[in-house]
Amino acid sequence: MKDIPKVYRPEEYEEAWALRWIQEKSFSSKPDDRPPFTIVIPPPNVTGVLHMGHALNNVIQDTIIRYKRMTGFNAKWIPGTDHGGIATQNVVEKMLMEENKTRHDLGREKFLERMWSWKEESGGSIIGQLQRIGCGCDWDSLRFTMDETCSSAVMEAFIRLFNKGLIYRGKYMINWCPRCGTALSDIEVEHEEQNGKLWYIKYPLVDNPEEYLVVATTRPETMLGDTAVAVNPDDERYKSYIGKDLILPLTGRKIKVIQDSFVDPTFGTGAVKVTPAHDPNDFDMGTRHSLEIISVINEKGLMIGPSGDFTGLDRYQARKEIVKSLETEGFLEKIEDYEHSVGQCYRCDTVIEPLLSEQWFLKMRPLADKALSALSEGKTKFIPSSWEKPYRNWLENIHDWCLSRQIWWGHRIPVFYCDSKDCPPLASCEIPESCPSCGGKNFRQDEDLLDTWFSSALWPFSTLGWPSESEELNYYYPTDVLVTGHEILYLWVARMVMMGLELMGEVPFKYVDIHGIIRDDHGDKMSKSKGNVIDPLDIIEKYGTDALRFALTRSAIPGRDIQLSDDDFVGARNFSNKLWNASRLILANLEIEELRELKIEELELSDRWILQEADKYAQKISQAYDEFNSAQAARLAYEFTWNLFCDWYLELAKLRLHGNRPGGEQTQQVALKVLVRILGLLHPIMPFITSQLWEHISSLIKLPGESPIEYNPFKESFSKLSMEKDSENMNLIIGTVSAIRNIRGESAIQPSLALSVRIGADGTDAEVIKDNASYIKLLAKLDVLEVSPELSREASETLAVFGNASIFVKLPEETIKQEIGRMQKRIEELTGQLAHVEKQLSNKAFVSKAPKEIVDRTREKSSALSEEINKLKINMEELKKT
RNA sequence: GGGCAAUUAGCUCAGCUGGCCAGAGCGUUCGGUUCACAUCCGAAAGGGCGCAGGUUCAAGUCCUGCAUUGCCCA
Repeated sequence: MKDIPKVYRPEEYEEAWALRWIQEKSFSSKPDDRPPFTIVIPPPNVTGVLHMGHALNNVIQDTIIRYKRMTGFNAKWIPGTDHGGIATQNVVEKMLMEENKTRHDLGREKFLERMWSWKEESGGSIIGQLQRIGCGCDWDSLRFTMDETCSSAVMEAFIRLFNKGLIYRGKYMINWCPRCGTALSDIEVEHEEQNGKLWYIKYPLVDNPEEYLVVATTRPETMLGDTAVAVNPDDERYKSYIGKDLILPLTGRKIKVIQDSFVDPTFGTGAVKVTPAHDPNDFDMGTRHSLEIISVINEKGLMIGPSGDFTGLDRYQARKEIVKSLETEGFLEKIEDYEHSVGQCYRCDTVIEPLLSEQWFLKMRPLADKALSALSEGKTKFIPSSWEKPYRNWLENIHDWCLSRQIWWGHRIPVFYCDSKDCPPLASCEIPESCPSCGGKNFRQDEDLLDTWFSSALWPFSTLGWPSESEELNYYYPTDVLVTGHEILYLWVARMVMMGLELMGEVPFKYVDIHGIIRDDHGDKMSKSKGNVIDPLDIIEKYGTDALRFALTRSAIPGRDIQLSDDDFVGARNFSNKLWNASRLILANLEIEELRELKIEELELSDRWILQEADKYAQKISQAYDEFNSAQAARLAYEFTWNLFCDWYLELAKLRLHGNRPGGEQTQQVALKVLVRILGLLHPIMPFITSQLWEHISSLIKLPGESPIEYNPFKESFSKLSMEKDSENMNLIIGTVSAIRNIRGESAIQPSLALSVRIGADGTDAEVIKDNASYIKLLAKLDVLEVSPELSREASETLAVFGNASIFVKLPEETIKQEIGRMQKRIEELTGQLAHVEKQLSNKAFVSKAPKEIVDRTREKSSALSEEINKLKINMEELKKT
């Protein structure tokens, strides 16, 4: 295999693999007798372009799904996209704007045609990007929230909920986005602290216009719609004013002073203006006190009718004008700086206008209660569990969901109104034939659309064909795990749970795996406006997809946000290269023709050691994957591959791997078996390089499976080889080598200079060292290695100690004196340790209360330390004399 | 105002159910051109785990309070 390049070039292999997986339908899944393992993708917006957050989210899912597929599950990962309601409509509206048109110029039908053709042309490019990063989705099951399957689920769900009386229509205070021109639900409003002002306005008394109450407000423009001033009933300052009439400045309208315990006496002056038409709290107060509701702002954010001279002005323009008028007419007392939270549209950041509007709502209390029971019964589990509490809290304090949106792109509300006004509306997929109340034949459908999240809430079963009862639905539902970021816990996850319970009678997934948010290397959230985004496609180009995947996976510690910098990808790229080159080394020397059973008696210490370590790591990695902790799996696999397999095993294997040396075949067997195991362990995280190497190897030798996907590295075990002492013995070798290397490094001995070493050791230590002298000679670069029980230092030697072994290293004259310093340093270090251990042992409580095992270990440590210090001291003194 | 999380080497972070005078990667310093890899190899320096109490024979690890930061909710 001399033709394997010495540097791994991911760009030469990755796209071909991605294509091959799709063409060969490697990830398609049909029900069979294996246990299913199902994931539904959090559907990205059709308008979406892959960003680091998507990459993270999907790499985590892909790792899980590949792991499950490898370990015997019928793994199905259902992909798809979301129509993205407002967001998507915004995109096309922006294009229209460039033609100086609005959607209303086109009309609903033409606009939708335009939407669809745009979607067909440019939508869904993210799917190709997911394929490019290697996602093992079942591409035959690709869904779109507005396709026929998903749409019929939306209709069915609405109708069932409607007929059950859970969906109702009414005029309430809702959040209105004047830019998007639609209502929003509570959780689509983002609150942000902003530096604003507090205007103090004088409201004169009708009885005595010389006297006035001062109210403070952050929104003076709404004063035109005031219908009361409220004070706290316990506020002594205002008791005498309750029930009196005030003159509303600029309008001359009379309004009453009312008392309401909602009023916070510490806010402003303790007297607040009440504008039931433009503030949710004021609306509630208005209801309690039967106040008149006067709307002064419309859906476009413009001042209307009752605003007198200000009619037609934009709400912010009006604010300026009104303040100016108040000032000139002497009603403005003062202006203060004031920081307060402002609601903004989560799609376009426009400041939300609370408006009174007729909308459709879903009663959430009964649905939330089901979700709460499911949570208590442990049917949905959060990973990490710390998310359970906020989730529970949200469900406990849930508000009804405003379902309707005044947009055109999405699912139209399937409600029909009979021409005869008194008949109740009907919910139906099709236009009803006749009205059950009056027999009328003429209907008109509700103009509004459903919130995009309504269709998303059905995703775990709409994708499986619900409401049709199918084998697939039965087999795959409920799904196993949902992987998502916490920013859509309420918007999406909670709603899926509620809908799943309501419509399927079962929770939609058993686990919710919540990962962190990607941040830049300063800890800031990545955003286009900040210009700090790292584009995953750039990373792929620079370092390869596996590097991207590995870096993301390694950083995805459960429950923590992820700070990424270029260095993370460099490290991961280097790891790919390391794996590639380890394979090169093995393949370059490969002469065996098949993998066969190992014969224990032919194995050397290092063989037995690495095989056992491979088992230990496979076990730990498997456990990490099972706990959805692929970060841990990645770290363990890295450690095993680099620090054990490459740094020690392969270095030692070089003794035998080359040519026809004795034991060569056995070494090749072991090295290859372990390499294949590594490929399997890493495959869920790094599918490209592992597949490519697997294929290289397969061309030379028969492997257990066509590709790593078919190989279960967690099932296989080398443990029958297990020999108790191997690990201990190998540690002796590693410790001895490290001790000698330490001397070389500290004394700046030329690495090319072979040293002469004598080791004082007896019993099994001596045997192990003798038996494996070649290891030590190779790795510590020695030309002479002697072992005998009784040794004392010779003039040109220095001493290191490992366990019971005294390691005498012969050094050149000019460096030997520096050894006094090195030994002194070591003695100080050990003395510190000894003091600590002695302190423990002199504590009677420790000796009597700590477990025997711990106490014994501490005693052993104490004597080992004293011994080592002793040896070093003696030798250091002697060294000083020379 | 309520809730949650974080606070460990210069940086980014591991450290599960308490037994470690604390680990990794990057960075730094020193030394390396023989046939896997300089996207590499070897060595070293560098924290006593935010602060204050407490529980315990023993605490980054459990408890309480405080501080700082971030997120969520109101």
